[in-house]
This record gives sequence, structure tokens and C-alpha cells, in this order.
Amino acid sequence: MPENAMTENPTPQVQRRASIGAQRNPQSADAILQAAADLLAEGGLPAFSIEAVARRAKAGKPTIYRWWPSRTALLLDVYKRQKQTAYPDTGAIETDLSVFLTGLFAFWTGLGGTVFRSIIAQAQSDEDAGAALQAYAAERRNYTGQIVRRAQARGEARTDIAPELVAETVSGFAWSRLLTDRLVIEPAEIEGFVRIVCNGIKPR
Amino acid sequence: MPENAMTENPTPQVQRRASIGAQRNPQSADAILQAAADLLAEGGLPAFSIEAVARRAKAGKPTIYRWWPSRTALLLDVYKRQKQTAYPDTGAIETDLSVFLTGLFAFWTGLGGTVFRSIIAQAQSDEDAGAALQAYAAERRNYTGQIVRRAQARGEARTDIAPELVAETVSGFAWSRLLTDRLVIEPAEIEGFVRIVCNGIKPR
Amino acid sequence: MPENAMTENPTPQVQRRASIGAQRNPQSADAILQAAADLLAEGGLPAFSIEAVARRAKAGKPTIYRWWPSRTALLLDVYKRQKQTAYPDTGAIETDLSVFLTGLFAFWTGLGGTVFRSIIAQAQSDEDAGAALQAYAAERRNYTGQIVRRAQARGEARTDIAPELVAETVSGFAWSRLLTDRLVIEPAEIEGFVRIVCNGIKPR
Amino acid sequence: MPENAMTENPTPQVQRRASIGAQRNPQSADAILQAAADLLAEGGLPAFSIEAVARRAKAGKPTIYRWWPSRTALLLDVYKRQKQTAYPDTGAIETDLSVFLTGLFAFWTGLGGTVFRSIIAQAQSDEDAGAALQAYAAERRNYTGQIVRRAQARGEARTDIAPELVAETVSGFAWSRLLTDRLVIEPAEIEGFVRIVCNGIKPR
DNA sequence: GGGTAATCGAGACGGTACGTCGTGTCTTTCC
DNA sequence: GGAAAGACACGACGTACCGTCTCGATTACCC
Repeated sequence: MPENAMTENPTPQVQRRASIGAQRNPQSADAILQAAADLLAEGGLPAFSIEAVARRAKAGKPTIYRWWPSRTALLLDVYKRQKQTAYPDTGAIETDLSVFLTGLFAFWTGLGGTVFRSIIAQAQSDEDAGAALQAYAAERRNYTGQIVRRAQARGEARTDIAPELVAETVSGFAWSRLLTDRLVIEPAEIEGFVRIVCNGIKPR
Repeated sequence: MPENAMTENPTPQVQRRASIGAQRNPQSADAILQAAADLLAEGGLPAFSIEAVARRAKAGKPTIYRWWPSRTALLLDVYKRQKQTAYPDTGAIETDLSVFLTGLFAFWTGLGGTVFRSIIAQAQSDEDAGAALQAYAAERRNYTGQIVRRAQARGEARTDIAPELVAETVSGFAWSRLLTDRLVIEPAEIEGFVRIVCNGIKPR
Repeated sequence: MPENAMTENPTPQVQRRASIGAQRNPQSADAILQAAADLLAEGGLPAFSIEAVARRAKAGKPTIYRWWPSRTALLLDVYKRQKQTAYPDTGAIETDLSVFLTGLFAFWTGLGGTVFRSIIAQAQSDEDAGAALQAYAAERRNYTGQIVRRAQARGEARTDIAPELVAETVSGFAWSRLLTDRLVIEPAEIEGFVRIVCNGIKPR
Repeated sequence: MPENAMTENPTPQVQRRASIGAQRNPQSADAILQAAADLLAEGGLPAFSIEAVARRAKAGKPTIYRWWPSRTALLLDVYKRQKQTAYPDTGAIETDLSVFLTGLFAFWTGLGGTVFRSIIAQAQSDEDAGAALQAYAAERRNYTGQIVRRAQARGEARTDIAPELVAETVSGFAWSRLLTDRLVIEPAEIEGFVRIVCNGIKPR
């Protein structure tokens, strides 16, 4: 309260996050991304409105729009913050894929899954989100394809097979489980799926 | 409507679709579903609002809410209308799957794809749509699984493999292409994918 | 509170003013006009925002915009509600004008003054308000001109003088006092002004 | 910037008006007042926002707020720049008033009218503007009252009449025309009004 | 003549209000 | 009693300004 501005109170309680000059205030960016993540975690996409994010982050709506052109852009930024990009390299494609899928399902079981589901949903009606999802998916196919390329180099996989095709087979399976809310999965089932894929690309 | 067809009124112009008594008017239901499908075809999910459907179908909003509890329910009804359930049986699993996928991609290239994408999107935030999508996906896995079961019976596939797992591998691949707007696909790519799957489940 | 919805409380506390069918709900209109008047009385023009009116009247903004195209339109409606249009006819122009001015100043000392000042202010930047103010002022000049016309008929005023010109002289004086916040006025001052005008139009 | 003044760059273009040390930069003040006047002339009060003035004057908003505490203060400063204070002295009150009113209407037909209307409008909700308008109006009544005082000295007007009251009658008429956007006026109408006033204050 | 202090532009900040759109509920009137 | 019509409260949308702030740069003034 400004009533006690005359007292010698040394800490005027930083209740407002003012500008730090003609430059972006990282505190605001953090607060906004955090609020966005929290809202998604609590209520999913429907709870994730610019209005609600602003309210929660104690930020002005224009501050959000200044840095993120749309709800979608903010959504993507939240996902990038969560994203883990550890790709296993165990020396055997079967364990590589099993570890990869197990980790992915574990990540998606937390906030990551909610956010990514939201992005996919958004991408079905929003062009920007669609383009972003396409780009992201392509990048991921490429990364996951590395697992296959290493297998090809080791002679575990035929070389006349496009690694991205295999990657999409794997990620398609994962997406299907995510989108139908069936992330709880037996290790045996993952292994069963991985075995089909590995058998399918084995030489001879 | 021709209720006053005997009068000399030259332009009766079906401008109003009144009640037909204490029962559901199928004309209204048709008009609503048609308007919904048209809107989806023209503008995708964003264009598909109860408000817009009512406007286009010249129906009152309460009439829609009386018969469909939510946007999602109407969406599902539209999809059911479009749905084709022809499953090929050519005697060889590879051609079965190729024909199936080719047909599915063709169907999705039209209105079907837009509607199904919308349902998946909706299912990510709406519980009803989620349950409906889960049920529908399970049913489809079962149907597609038949292709695998027949292959197992013919000795084309190992019998220790769950047909539904294979089905999900196939549909996951298709969903992935649908959701990233990459339905335009070379026949060779489909065949490449099918070969991986078939090799993966081949006996020995 | 909905917590005690299970109790046998027979009066669910009409806290929401629902639609009464496909027609305007006079309760809403009343509540909106009342809220608008209250806000004007309390904080003047700055406090009078559509947002604030909606909040106070517990009405939706679209409900306001449905019936009043702009802030200005609502403002004019509020004034019409307050407006008194009693024009004195005492048989002598001097007392007619004195009574008229005294009554007008008294009316403007209350809410009427705040509202009319706001309308004049609004009219300086808003075309609609400008047109409305012009029309209103013209009508008032005509009415006030009646006092002069009766005086002309009685031989108290020259007939080669435009009654509207006299009316504007009178209303201009009143506006000037209103707009400079000098409504508190000695009866003698009113009489002094009226005498100038009456002398100015006297025959001979 | 002149950093490369030695290069053959032919257009240094004073694109930035930097500080001239710990003192007010008159160039900035000029640019701001000019921009404000231009905006008022072009779009009236609605176009006159601090934001727009700063943009147009290529000034920082704090520079404006440092020297003018509010929109109103800037508005008043603009008016002071425009103000003409020529009061006629022809030796006859009727021609004095006619000339005065004719000149005033002419001045108001240009930018002066827009600015003064804006000040009156602003004064209806802003206390500072209200006080400023009151002070200004009092001063003007005094000046205009001089015309009457001279007439009294010449025996053209009764001495028991307050000159300020006459002045307000005249200015009230003018304000009324300004505020209702009826500045285009026949000389005969001005003369008619002036005759009423002069007759009204004539001795006997 | 070097340090200090106030100025300048720029623009980000938290807010408030704007006017529009869609939501799901409600009621009236017509068949 | 179903259907069209459309009003209702609500709340999110994306934009414009508000008035405050902090920055880095640019001088003028005073020690």
C-alpha cells in the first residue's frame, strides 16, 4: 500500500513487474510461460486462454501479444521449454527404440503430453500451428531416423529403407496412443511393437 | 413446404420449416447435418460453430441442442454419415493393406479427412469426444485386425502377434500423415510402409 | 451460493436475469439505464464506460450493444429519461423566462446537468452525438421560442425578431453557465439577464 | 547520424533530435506542439492522443509527460498558441460587437474552433481543464466587458448593468453556435443578435 | 576539463476499455 | 409439444492508449 510510503520500510514489496527499459523483461516472459504451463496442466486446452494466462501471470494482454502473435505461438513455446531431446544410443536398434519409446511415454504422461496433444489439436484448425507441427515432426523424424541410420551402418537394417519412414512408423504409433489417451502401456507391448518394426527392416 | 400448394401463391418458397407436431422433424435434422458438413468442408473446425450451423440450416439453436448435446456430438454424427467401412479381402495381406491405406487416404482427402481431424482435435479437450474417439478407434483396430487374422489363418503372419497391435501400427501411420497434412503420398511409399509391416510379422 | 442447492430453499435467488424469449427484456433495459445514470452521477463521463455499465447492471456487453449502438446513444437515452419539458406560461415573458431558467438551473444542478454536460462534450468528437445534440437543441429552441411567440402575440415583443434567435440567446447563456460549472446563481442575476433580453425585444 | 559525415553520404538527414544537455530542448517542445495542433486539425479530439502526438513528433512519451502533466495541459498550450486577442474599438458598441463576433466566428472556423471545442469537452470531465476553462472564460468576459464599459462611458449603455453579464450573453451565444457546429452564419443574423443585446442595455 | 546530472528517443510494462463473436440457456409464438 | 427466432449473461478475442518505468546516448553545467 502506498500509505506507508513515508515509513522507513526498506522493501516496498515488489508487487508490480515494471518495464526494464526498451527491452524485453525476462521476468515477464518467464511468468507468462509459467502461467501458461500451469493452466495447461490444470485444465488442458480449454483453460488455456490468453486472457487467463495474462490474469495468472499478472501481465497485460498486450505484453503477451507483443511477444507471441497467437495462442498457438505461446503453446509452442511452452512445449519447447518442456521438450527433452535425449536420443538413446545403446548399440542395438531394438533397445534404442524401446528406450526411446519408454522415455517418450513417460514424458508425455506428465505435462509434456497435455501440451503436445494441445498442439496437435490446434494444428488441425490453425495454419501456423499446422506449419509448426509439420516442421517439428519433420525434425523429429530426422532425429529418430538417426537411430535407424546407425542400425543401417551396423548392418542391423536394410539400407534400401528410408529411415524417416521407419521413424514415422514409430512416432505414428506413439501419437496414436497419446491421442486416444492410452499412454499407460505394458513394457511387453512396447517390445512387441519394436520387434515388429525391427523384424520388418532386418536385412535378407 | 407444399402445405399451401393448392393456393395460387406463385412463390411458396420454403422459407420456414415449422414444427410437424410433437415429434422430431427429420427435415430439420437433415438440414442441420448438411449445414454442419458444408461448414466443415468450407472452413474446417473454426467455421463449425453451433451458431453458424443454426444460421445456415435456418434452425434455432435450441433445436440443435435438443438433439445433440454438444458441438462434439454433432461432429461425430457428421462423421458417421461420411464413414465408409469397406475392408478389402484380396487374399494377400500386402495388397489388403495397400488397398486399405490407399482407400483411406483417398477418403480423407475429401470431407472425411477434415471431419476426422476435427474429431481428433476435439477429443484432446472434450471428454465425450475422447471417449467416442477411443471407442471408434478400438472398433477400427478390431476391423483392421481382421486383415491380420486372415493373414495368420493363411500362414502369412506369425500367430504370436496381436492383430490389434499391427492394426494400430497401420492406423498410427495414417493418423500421423493426416494430422500433419501430408495425405498426398506416393504409392511406392505406401508399399514401402506395408512391406516393413508385413516383413515384421512374417513367420520365421 | 450453489452449495446449498440441496437444501429445501424454495427461492433459488433470482441472481440472473435470463431472456424472456425472442423479445427485449425490459428489466435489462431498465437495469442498464439505471446503472448508466448511477455511474454518471458518481463519476461523470470518465466513469461511464460500456464495460462499467455492463458490470454494474449485471448485463452482458452484447446486450447493451444490441440496443444502443454506442456509448453516445446510451447517454442520450439516459438524458431523455431525466428530461423535464415543462414550459411555463405565466402571461408575461419576463416571468416566463425567469421561471424557465430557474427551473433549468435547478434540474441541471442534479443528475441532469452531469448528463447534459457529457452529451455536449461527447458531441464535440462524435458525429452521432453531434447530430443528436443539434436536433435536440433545435427542438428546444423551437419550444423556448414559443414563449417568445406568445409574447409577440401579446404585443410584448417585436414581431420582426426571430423567436429562435432569442431562444438561443437564452439557452446560450444557460449553456455557458453549465459548461463552466457556475450553475449556482443569484435570482437577481437571472432577472438581470432576463431584463436585458426582454428590453432588447420590446416594441418601439 | 553524423558518424560518417566524412563519407560521401549526401543526405545526413537530421533523423534524431537528441538531448541538448540538462535542459529543455525547445525543438522538442515545438515539434510536440506542432504535432498536437496538426492532429487536432486533422482528426479532432479523438485523434489527439499522447501516443499519437509522440509518434508524430518523433518524441518519447516521457518527454511529453515531463513538460505537460496531461493531455489537457497540452491541449491548453496548443490553444494559447492559436489565440488571437484583438478587441475592436470602433466607437460604437453595435459595430464593436459585430466585428468581435464576426472575427471570433472566423477564427473558430479554422483550427481555433476545433481546439476550443475540445477544451470545452475536456473541461466537462477533467478538473484541471475545468479550472483552466473557468479562468479563461472569466478573463474573456472581462475583456469583452471592456466593450460594454466603453459604451457605458459613452452613454450608449445603462450603467446599472454588469458588463460581465452582457459579455456572457454574447459569448454564450457564440459558444452555443460553436458547440452545435453552426458557425456558418449570416451577417444579418449576427446583427440581429447584436441589436437585441444593444437594445437591451440602452439607457431609458 | 572531467564528472555529474538532467535531457532526449525509444519502447516495454501492467492495465482498462473497446466492439465482436460464440457459448449454452431461456421464453415466446407459431404450427 | 416440437420448431424457429432471438434475447440473455458470460467471457474470450485482438487492438488502442493510458501513464510509468528503465535504458543508453547525448550534452551543458559546476566543481
